[in-house]
Amino acid sequence: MSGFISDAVVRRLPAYYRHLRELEAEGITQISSQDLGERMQLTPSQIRQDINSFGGLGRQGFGYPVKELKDHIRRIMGLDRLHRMVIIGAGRMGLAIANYSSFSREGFPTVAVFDEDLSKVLQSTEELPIYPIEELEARLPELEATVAVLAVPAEAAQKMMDRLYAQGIRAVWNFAPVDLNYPRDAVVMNVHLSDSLHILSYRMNQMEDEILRAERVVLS
Amino acid sequence: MSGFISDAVVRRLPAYYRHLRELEAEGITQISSQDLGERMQLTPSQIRQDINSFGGLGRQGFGYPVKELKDHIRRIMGLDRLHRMVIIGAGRMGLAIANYSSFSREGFPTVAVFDEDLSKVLQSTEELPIYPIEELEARLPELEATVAVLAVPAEAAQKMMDRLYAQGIRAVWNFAPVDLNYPRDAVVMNVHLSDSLHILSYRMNQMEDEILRAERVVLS
DNA sequence: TAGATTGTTAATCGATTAACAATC
DNA sequence: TAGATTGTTAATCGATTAACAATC
Repeated sequence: MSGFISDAVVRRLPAYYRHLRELEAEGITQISSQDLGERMQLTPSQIRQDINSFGGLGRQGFGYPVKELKDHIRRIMGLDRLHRMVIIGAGRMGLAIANYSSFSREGFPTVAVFDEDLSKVLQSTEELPIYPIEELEARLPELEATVAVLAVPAEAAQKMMDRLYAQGIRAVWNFAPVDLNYPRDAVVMNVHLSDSLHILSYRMNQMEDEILRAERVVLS
Repeated sequence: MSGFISDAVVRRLPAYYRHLRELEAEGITQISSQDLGERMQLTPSQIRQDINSFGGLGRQGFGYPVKELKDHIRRIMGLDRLHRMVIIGAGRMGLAIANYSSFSREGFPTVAVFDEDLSKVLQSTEELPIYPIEELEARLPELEATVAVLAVPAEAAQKMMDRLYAQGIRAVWNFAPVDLNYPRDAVVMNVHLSDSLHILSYRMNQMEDEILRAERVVLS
């Protein structure tokens, strides 16, 4: 039961959660490692190893109960709690995150946005207040946020990281294209969009090369 | 020289590129695996193995030439070419990507956006045309796009993937929270934002548990 | 030449896959 | 009971780290 969950498994946890939700929505109440593997493009063996490292929820001869397993993973990921978010940077990306209603619905409401630019501050509304960044330290305590979303330019990111840490924020979702330095008791999750695009670009190239190679084989 | 590049290395390629660009901007022309490792939080050994799998650019006793190495990685990732993008879905996320000028500057210009909602279509401008999704098949040929950005709701994503593939699009940058099915000669890169947030959530939990454990040890 | 640092081979570690006994 | 499918151990594979000879 529930021992150490390896990092490789942790990174797959959200995918398990997503697929189990889909299965539940389809009215499927129970699934084998075989079938789940096909859906998730993983081997049945890996599915069983993974689930065993945190669950022990399977039943021999039957498979896994969809709802129980989903709820279990949900709890493991801490999605049964509320995580109030502040967003730093009211650019397009920051505001897109702030207004993405499903985060809020799933327990990650945005409680405030901060920006340097006062014209952004003027767009402030009741539901989504935008404050000047100078007020960060003054306002954070009453906001009771546990997560900060960093959506500022690369140059400003490290300084903001430091200010957030100094105010007790220990979880940062970083959209700035830099690798941040931070103390060991903080957690940072990077969303490096341009990195992701560059990997896509690399794979496009590889695919083209492979196709060219294959054509050459056919011709010769 | 330049043999097979493992997937683990490919995923690090953009980080190498980013750090080398930073070094170049700082005026550093040459760096050892030791120093680069410190910056990137990798072991010098890994740096040497990685770079050796694609480069062979090092010089014993000196280290690696920053500019050459950066340009080499840039070429490997295909960033010396132009990749015209179409965006499917003119929601906040789709438009944030479309207007993110650095993608355009780095060789990934958005040439058009498609949406189901005609009120979105009315926001069309000269620089960023927004077309009704019905016109996708008719307009794609003249747009000469090689990459499609999927920024539609989960339910619509698979159908759009199929339509894009049918029109010859072979590279998809997927922001919809689903795992898509597609033929082997297509490449799909997922940006599952909620997955990313859920991993952050998991790690926050773990961190709290660890701190509690540490405090208990101190008390006992 | 001496010193530094790479390139590369070998050792280790961790993750995935295979196999099969346990059990529902 | 027979059949199905998990839990778990063992085998394999791949990635990371260590070590050191090659060489700038």
